[in-house]
Amino acid sequence: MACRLSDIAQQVGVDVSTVSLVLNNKPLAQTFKPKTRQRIREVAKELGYQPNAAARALQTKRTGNIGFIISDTVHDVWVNTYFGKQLAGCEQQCRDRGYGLQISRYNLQNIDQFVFPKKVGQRAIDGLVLTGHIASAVLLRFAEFNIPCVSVGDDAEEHLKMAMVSGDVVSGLHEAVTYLAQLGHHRVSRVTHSNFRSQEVCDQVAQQLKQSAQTASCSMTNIHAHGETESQIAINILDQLAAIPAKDRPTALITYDKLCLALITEIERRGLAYPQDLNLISFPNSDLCLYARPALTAIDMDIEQMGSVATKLLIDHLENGKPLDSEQLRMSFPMELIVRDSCLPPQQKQPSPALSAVTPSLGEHS
Amino acid sequence: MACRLSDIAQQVGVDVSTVSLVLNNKPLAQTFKPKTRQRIREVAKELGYQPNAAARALQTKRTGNIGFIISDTVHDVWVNTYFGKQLAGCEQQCRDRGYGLQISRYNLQNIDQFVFPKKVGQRAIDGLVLTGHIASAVLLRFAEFNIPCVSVGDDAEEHLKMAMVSGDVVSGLHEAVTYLAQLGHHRVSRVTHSNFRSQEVCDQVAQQLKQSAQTASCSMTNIHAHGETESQIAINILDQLAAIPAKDRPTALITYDKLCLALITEIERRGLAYPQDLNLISFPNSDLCLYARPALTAIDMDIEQMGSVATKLLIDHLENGKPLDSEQLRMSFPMELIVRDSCLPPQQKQPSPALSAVTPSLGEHS
DNA sequence: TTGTAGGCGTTATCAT
DNA sequence: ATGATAACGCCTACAA
Repeated sequence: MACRLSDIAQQVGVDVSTVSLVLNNKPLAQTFKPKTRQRIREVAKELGYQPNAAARALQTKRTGNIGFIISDTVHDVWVNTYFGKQLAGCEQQCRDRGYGLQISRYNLQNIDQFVFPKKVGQRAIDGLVLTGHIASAVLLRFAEFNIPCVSVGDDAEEHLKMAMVSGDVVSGLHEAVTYLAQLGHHRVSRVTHSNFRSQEVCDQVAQQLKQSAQTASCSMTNIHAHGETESQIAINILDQLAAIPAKDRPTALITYDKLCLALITEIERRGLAYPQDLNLISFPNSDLCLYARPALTAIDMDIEQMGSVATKLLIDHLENGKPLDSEQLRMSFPMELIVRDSCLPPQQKQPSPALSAVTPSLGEHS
Repeated sequence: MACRLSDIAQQVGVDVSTVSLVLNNKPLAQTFKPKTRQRIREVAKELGYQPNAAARALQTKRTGNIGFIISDTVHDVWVNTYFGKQLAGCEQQCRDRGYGLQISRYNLQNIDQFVFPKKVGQRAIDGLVLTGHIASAVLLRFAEFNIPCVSVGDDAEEHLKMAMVSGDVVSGLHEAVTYLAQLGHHRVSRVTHSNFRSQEVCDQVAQQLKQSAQTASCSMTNIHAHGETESQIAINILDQLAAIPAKDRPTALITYDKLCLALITEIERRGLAYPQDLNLISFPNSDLCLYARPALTAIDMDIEQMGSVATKLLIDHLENGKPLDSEQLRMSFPMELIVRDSCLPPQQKQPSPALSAVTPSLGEHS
């Protein structure tokens, strides 16, 4: 089974170099006798020849591997369906193009001596798809290795001169807030789990809202939530909301699918009602939105496609030298609001006083 | 940045081989002058030396990569949290041990010319963690490559002489069925999505039930469900149930988390009540179980741990030659029933006639 | 139309 | 206590 170029050469009765040329479809091979070429191919297939990746990589300085890596600030990475979809798109693209895919996390808890995916330094990887939070310090390290990078999502510490494939978050949120405004909401909040772009995005949305006259009366703010599990985060959020005077309290929340579900559970556990007491919009959309009752209105985007496109960009660069960072390359994918039933006009008479009249119950959320 | 062994050798003023010996902590290096060793290490660190993976692999016939691969009979692999947890465990173990992790799917739709993960044939991988459905024909192909394999889960076509790390499904199900029997249920079904072991498992559980006298009155059967999405599968299942005469109809279902949620949604859409009209147990447990109301009773197992242990087994074999297939190595992880609120004593008087009295509504499940 | 030779960066087996 | 030297399997000028 261990079959080398030389095995084929020997069997056909030619030199290794001949076989190499032919099997790699080099222009030079065109000058060979068609018969030789065919014979070589035959024997190669017969013997089940597969080039030895290491030997080839050593020579060509190309491994045919790309890496998908993610900061371990993201909890539950490989179980998180958001990144799972990105990964799915990436893996598909890799497979289509004949690339191997290495996955890893990197530790940026303490950036100084952060654990770097080994294989990157060892040149076992041709290019990198980055996702999650993108810290500049880390990128710098990657740059030292001179390894092409593309990021999925634009959750970067600062504006970076690198290729990014992301959803048009601002438009997506704007659409959602506009929708809520039309329903009569005046205060909506977004629950964020990132420290990087959240405030900036919020400001941009606010600015866009100002420009669209009909919705000038609705504001968007950020809520920073804490907790290990979604259930805990939900408790924390509702506690935070309860602490806000009713007249200033957001009447609708935008956050991710699982947290929406956890919020609903917690809302009802407190004797409140969803969606009457708190409207929810899931961002991004997912199939879980259908399992809330009433089903969650959501901001939809094609995450898998984003992963795929980012990977395509990377491989295109690798193979055809298409520039990756020359003109701050960014691809923004459109988002679409999918209206389901999680939003109602706010209750004008009694602005959900219930929220505050709650025993602050923590912990026991079996 | 591109720093080789020879660069260090030159700078220190010794030979490459010396450097190699020292940096790899070979016993032979003990004979070197401590001063030389230290100097070499210093310069190596200074220059940021990282061994070239390809060159090393070419020489040692070890790539330091392991592969995690899964049949593409599994829909939505990388988004599926079940496999995500396995992957998480695997990735953690790989990282701890300094291994790279390649992921891929393989196509076994038509086994004859199935698409084989390229990198495996190219010897870019030292060992394989297999998961999903494990078809014998595929294993045979892997065997040709003489590559060590371990599987997570035991969903294999036949009993294979290979290392398998799986949950003790039979005991888990047995515990669940026993619990249901104690509540007064007589017929419980398991919704399966595999064609391999499902019937066998069912039979084994039945046998175990017979042996435990107090539950002899409860039976377990399989339901094979069809559909693309969970919503469709849920519809299909409820249709199947409705077609069964009430007296023979199962009163409790065991299936995976998302399908449970979809079933609840569909049950209520049909004007029925959960859990009154149909009890549910999630297998395996997941955080989604908490978002059903009432929360789903579930069969819990440490899936991440299974992925981790499988990978450990593999790496141990790779490094210490611990046998992998000698005596049909299997590790069975215990399962535990986590009782929440999705099961009630069945309604004796009116054996849910409602289920049949339903307009067979298909399709429109927005 | 094909063969020869050198090198990719390591490791391993000899010598010295 | 260290240095040469030969692989590992493949690619690519250049020579024939």
